[in-house]
Amino acid sequence: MGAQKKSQSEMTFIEKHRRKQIIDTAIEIIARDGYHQATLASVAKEAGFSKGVIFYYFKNKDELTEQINEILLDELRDHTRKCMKEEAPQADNLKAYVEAYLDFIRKNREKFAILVELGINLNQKMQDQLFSSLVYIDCRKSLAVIMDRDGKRDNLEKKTADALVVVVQAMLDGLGIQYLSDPKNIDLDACQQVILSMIASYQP
Amino acid sequence: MGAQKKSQSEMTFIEKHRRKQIIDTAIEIIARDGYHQATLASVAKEAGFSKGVIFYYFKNKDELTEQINEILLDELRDHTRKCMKEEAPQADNLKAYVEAYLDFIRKNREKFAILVELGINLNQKMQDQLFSSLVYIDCRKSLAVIMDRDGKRDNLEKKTADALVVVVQAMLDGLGIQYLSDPKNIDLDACQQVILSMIASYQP
Amino acid sequence: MGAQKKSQSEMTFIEKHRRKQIIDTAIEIIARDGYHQATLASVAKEAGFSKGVIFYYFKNKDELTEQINEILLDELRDHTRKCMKEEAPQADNLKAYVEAYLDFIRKNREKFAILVELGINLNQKMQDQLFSSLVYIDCRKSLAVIMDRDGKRDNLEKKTADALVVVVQAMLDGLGIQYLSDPKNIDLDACQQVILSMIASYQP
Amino acid sequence: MGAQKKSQSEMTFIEKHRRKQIIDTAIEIIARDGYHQATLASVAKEAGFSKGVIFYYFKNKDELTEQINEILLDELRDHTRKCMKEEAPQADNLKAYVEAYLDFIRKNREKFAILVELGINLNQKMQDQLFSSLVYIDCRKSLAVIMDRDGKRDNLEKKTADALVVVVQAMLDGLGIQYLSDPKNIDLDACQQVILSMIASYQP
DNA sequence: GATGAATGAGTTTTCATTCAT
DNA sequence: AATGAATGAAAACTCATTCAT
Repeated sequence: MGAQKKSQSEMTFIEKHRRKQIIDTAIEIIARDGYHQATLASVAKEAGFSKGVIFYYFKNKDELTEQINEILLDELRDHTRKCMKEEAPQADNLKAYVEAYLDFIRKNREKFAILVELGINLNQKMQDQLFSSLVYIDCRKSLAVIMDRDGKRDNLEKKTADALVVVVQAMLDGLGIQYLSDPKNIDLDACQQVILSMIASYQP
Repeated sequence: MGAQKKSQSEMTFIEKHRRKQIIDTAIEIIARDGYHQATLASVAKEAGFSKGVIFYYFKNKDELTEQINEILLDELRDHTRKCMKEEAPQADNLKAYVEAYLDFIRKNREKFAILVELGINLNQKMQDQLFSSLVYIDCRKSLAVIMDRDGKRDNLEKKTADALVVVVQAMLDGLGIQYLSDPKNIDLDACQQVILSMIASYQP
Repeated sequence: MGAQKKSQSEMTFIEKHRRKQIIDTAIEIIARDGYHQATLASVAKEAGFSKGVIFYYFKNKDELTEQINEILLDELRDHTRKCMKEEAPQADNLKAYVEAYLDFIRKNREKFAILVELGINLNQKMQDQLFSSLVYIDCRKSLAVIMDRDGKRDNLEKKTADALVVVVQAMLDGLGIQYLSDPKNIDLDACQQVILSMIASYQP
Repeated sequence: MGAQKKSQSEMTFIEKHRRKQIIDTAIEIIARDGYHQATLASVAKEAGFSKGVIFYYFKNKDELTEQINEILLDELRDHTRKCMKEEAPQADNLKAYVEAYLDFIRKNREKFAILVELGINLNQKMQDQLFSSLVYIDCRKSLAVIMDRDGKRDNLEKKTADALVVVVQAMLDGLGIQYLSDPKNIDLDACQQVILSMIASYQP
């Protein structure tokens, strides 16, 4: 049975499959038309079944949206994690992270676009709790750990050390957004180069 | 009568006033509720007149949206331009720009938020023409001029020089977005410091 | 403008008229098909305009429902009040009330039916506050006043005096419901006769 | 195979058991949420099996509804019959009936509530055949027999004799409904006392 | 110029019902 | 016998847009 909250392992094969189908189709459509233009009717139609199915597997549009967001966030995290593991130990961790992050954006442009748009939307719905702040706080925490592992923040004032993390994250996201709006004019590799040099040569 | 395209100068005083009223109210509401939650009914009600007026002065919601976007973009441009003029000549132009840009974000958080959201929306509507690419191309052009004035891109390969501009813009926007989602945790001044140091110490 | 709460006097003529139109049509349809079968679409169609109008004048179906209920309750109260005023002073007030109440039921069978059905529905929605208890408490209060004016409860124990009011109200409503389900087999006049005799000859 | 009409005796044990399970669960849910809020999905879930089963044992929701109604009606009849048998012969039969009826309401508040709600609903569905009229006709017939056994209607005009039955039934149902909507404010015992005195002291 | 009123297409959502397995 | 999955019709509700006055 569908819309109940249950762990992955409790789901039947078909349930997992259908959910994935719906989510994947929804992602495609949101990428193409934008979140508000992506109606559940269009998702159902594109996926080839009736509207009812969506409600069989998800409580409502909001739940579907949240799950899409979580999944994409997971994909991004998994991607960076996996990429970083492939690097040699003692290597430049931050470099690996930057490369992994931008690699994700390059390979999953629409997914990154959706993350940006859903971030805005979820934020509006949650007014106070500020959803995306949570996502960002998480992001920055990981980034701080990585930079510390490389000793990139040693000897910095707390204030500056914090800001450095924010700025590195900003470079990645800001670059991602420019890439979204105009991929042909943005040379991701060259930018990555600049970002890495900047971080490397940074002196407070 | 209103909705015909006409130059600023052809508009009567009252016409200009009404348009401003509508646009200002719309901005407030979009800032508060988000673009899709901001209905024309709510704009009219808040502004204190009937829904009809909006259609008298704007062809439809899309036209209103576009004008809001243009106006906010103008405000951002005007703000940086004005700030930079106040700086002494021969001064560090890029520094002035960065400060001005972040100053705008700090003082006009909601307006910056709207620019981000409308950017996404307008892009979706214009599919191919890629609206925000135009905005960004413009932005980067100005930034390039400024950096060149300071000699920041001398001796750089074309590819790197272009990327440098992209990355500087990215730092500003990326920082802005983090600031939007969580102003209390972002120390704009410290970040500005880091950004300026980074640019200053940058070595390709 | 429609759905805002406003006093009768603030409404324009057309607004009052439309609301009345909608409410009257809804009453007809609920009487004919029952509350849950009475869709807003059917109300709009029957009344001869689009669905949108209903939402222009009423926030949602619940608000419409509540207003219908209030109006019918008012009609019932007004009817009894008016009938009783026409009686001579010092007359038998309770008799006048019974006659008036049953007269309302006779003349407004469907309206009484709706009151019963909406009572059940509103009660279910308000779970704890128990809507119809409020209505009944009111009813019984008026009835108590009337009976006291006639001295019908003098010398009775408090417990019995209270119960007497409940029972009189019960006779009227219980009779109404039987009349609803089978008007041809119920001789309202004869029943009224019996009720009045019963009350008159009652001895604790 | 379930849904075919078959006499009680033709049903297997498990079949009877399942039907009872479904009906009992449905009664619980209708009592809690109201008839229209009681979806078959919720019944199935609460009872711990799949929606399909309901359709295996009942043709559709209407049939289930009707059977619930019949069962509750039977329970009410059985209760009064049983109560009355326990009374001594030659005793006051009407008194026993009133006590039994009110005892049922007291002990089965939700069931009585369902009887009232389903009565309304079934009536709406059967438009002309007027379902609940049938129920009431039956009720009144039994009541008439009981009153006659006590000689309560001797010497009355036919018209009055009929009305008396209606009014007694009305007192019971009307009291039940007030008790439903506000049990804490209704003293069933005191009311029963009043009803019995009223009937006893009644003089046409 | 401005307004209130009305529209209707489009969206989410609900649920009884069916059916292959 | 029973289940899970899927359907689709119908409901409430939203909102940009139009238009007579």
